[in-house]
Amino acid sequence: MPRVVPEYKEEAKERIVKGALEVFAAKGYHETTMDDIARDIGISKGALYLYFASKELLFMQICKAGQAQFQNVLDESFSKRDLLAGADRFFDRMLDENSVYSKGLLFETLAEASRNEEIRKLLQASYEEAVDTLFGFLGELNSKKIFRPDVDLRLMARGLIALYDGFVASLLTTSDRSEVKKAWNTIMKSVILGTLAKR
Amino acid sequence: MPRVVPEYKEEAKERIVKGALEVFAAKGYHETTMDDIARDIGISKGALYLYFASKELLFMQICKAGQAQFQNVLDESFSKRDLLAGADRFFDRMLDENSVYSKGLLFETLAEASRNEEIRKLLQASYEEAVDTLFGFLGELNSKKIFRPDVDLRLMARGLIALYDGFVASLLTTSDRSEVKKAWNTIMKSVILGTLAKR
Amino acid sequence: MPRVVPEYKEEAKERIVKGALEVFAAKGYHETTMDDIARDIGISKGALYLYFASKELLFMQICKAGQAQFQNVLDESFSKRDLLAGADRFFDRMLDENSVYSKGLLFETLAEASRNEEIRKLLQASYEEAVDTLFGFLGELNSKKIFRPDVDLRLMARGLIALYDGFVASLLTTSDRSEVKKAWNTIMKSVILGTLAKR
Amino acid sequence: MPRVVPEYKEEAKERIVKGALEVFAAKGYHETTMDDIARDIGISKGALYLYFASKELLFMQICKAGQAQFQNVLDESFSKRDLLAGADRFFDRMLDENSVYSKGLLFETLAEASRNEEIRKLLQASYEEAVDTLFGFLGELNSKKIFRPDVDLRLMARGLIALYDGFVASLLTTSDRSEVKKAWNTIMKSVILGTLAKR
DNA sequence: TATGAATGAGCATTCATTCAT
DNA sequence: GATGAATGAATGCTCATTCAT
Repeated sequence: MPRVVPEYKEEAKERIVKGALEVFAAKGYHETTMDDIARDIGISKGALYLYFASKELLFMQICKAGQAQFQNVLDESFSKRDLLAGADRFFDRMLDENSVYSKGLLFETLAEASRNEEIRKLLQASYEEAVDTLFGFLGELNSKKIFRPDVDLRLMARGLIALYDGFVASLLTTSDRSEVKKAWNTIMKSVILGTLAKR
Repeated sequence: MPRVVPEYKEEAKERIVKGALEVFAAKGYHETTMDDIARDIGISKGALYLYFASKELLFMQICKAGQAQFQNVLDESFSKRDLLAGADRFFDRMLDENSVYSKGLLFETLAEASRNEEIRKLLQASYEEAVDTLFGFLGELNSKKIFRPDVDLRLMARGLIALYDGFVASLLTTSDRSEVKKAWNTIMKSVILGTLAKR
Repeated sequence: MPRVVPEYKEEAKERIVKGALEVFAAKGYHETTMDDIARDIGISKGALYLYFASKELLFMQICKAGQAQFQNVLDESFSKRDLLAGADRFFDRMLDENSVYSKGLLFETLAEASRNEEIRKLLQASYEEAVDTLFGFLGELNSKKIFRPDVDLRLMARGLIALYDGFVASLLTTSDRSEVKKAWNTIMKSVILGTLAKR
Repeated sequence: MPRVVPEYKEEAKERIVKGALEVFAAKGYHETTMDDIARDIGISKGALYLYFASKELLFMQICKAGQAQFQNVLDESFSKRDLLAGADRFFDRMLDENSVYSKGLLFETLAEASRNEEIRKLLQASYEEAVDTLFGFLGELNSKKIFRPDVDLRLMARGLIALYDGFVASLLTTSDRSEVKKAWNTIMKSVILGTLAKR
């Protein structure tokens, strides 16, 4: 009978993922050493490798966690809301709660993804899921045919996700978050208006 | 009288920037070594340092060149065209001509920017310039008051840039560029429609 | 009254030595980790250290066991046989039964011995014992003065052992064991013939 | 035009091989670090990797050099001499001149060979060459049919090499080299006598 | 100017050993 | 006795940068 139940191991992993996220976010993937992470968490370097076989795998876990949270926030934000309200809520929750996005790890992730098959696949899967989710919301809203019939709602979903990612990028060049938020709401409103069927 | 005129030095620098861009684009910033670059260009590693004091500085020059080209393409694409046609043209030209964007260096750049003051400032300046340019175009188009009066055209400009960046990101997760292009045109159309004043 | 009698401890040690031998033989001394051994035997790493204070000491025990077996096989093979028949039997039994020799651990052992005083002493003692044993056999055979009187039978014994070790080495470079065996018998025959007194 | 001619690089490599041999011989393959070698030679660790891509490759070069020298000594020792004189000379020259054999690297080499394909192949090739060489010498000597007709001279050649290797091993357990030499000559004499056709 | 050999700090990873339970 | 999580020193290898020529 093992003294340490599997739950403990999961707990330990989570703690490491959380700590590593902080360090990666603060210094960037390549500038972060396993020593940095271990020191920051307060464990030995060896312990790190007890839970994650490599730096790359540790980073992947972080990506996974971030993507899972992304899906979660997406779901909760748009569910039972109109598009504009959902978008507004989504924007804030992502920046407040999603560590990968809020801590500037998004670009590290995307940059890694462009060289790393595994991470790219992870993002691809997550992206497709998000498109499906948004497409579902748009479809629900469209049960009363409120959108122009010539609009491909799936492409629309893709566009909305792109829009969000682009705004996250703009946070890098625009220190004033409220300004970015205003732009986000402005263009969301236009998009929605422009997609509605004419009355 | 100097044996080597400044023009020569500039020429050499340009050649290096061009060559380095290829290598960075192919392997990513961190995976590219100064050796790789020197070998690819066909000069000695020492010569590299004759023109660029560090790998970081060399990368910055590449960013600068990419941003300059970005402004150029932006200008030429939207000039004397309606918004939709301009956007369509912009999308293709960027992906075909702008090496930083087309070769997956955008995220390397953004990731670096989030840790590197210099690069961030460069992107910020470039971003503001792009906003100004697009705002100018929108203003021209609006000389006949075609847009809803409550729309802040500067925020609109920001939104369009974000939209573009987001679509570049989506190229990572969507291998079919034509699909991305369609989504880009779809949402651009909605945005424009939704921004026009009601007739 | 101790719960665990010494016999038990010895038994456990033996089991570990046996298991560790397999692993060392399969992967080599340096490539084998204490984890490997523990996993293979099915005990915890901590338990390993309960019986052997270090990897080195564990390896020494294996050497000891191997040497004991060597003496045993040597004894049984030549006893009550003529030299040629004894040599033939010795060759096969060693390769079939003696794990240190048969599993390629001999060179690990010799290499270690050249840096490690303890192991070297162990091999030296074993070597001297083997020389004595063989010398004894030669002496018995020589009770009827069958050997040339100018031959130093002790040197002869040394030579036979060297011959055997050399043939084990040649197994590394000659995959066909039967070929090696033939060479062994060929040269043994010559040695014996050449050592016999002229009729 | 390169400032440094290829000869220089070869020279540097040789110096490193020579230095590394000393250290490997003194500490053993696994106990020797690249740092040790660099420090001993008086160059930087980086320089080491300028000439040898890995520790393994460096060790292989040493093996190669040792094997080449082995062939050389074998050739020169037996050439134009009778077997006994050749064997006598061979024994001394090997121990005096051949660094791999004389410095106790033989077992490191054999131990590595049992796990490392490349090294094993190297030894195999060298072994076959040595067998051919010795077989050639025996054939020459046999031009006057001095050997028993039933003796396979190729197996004989194998046996002599095994004999030598075995005596090198015995140096580990017998500190008195002259004793080993006497045993070597004793058994060589018997082998030869026993191989000669009866007069 | 140009070269490329040399440097050495830095880093991911391993593993023998310890020790709290 | 037994466990296995934790430790941390050790090591092979890389690469941006320097500098003698």
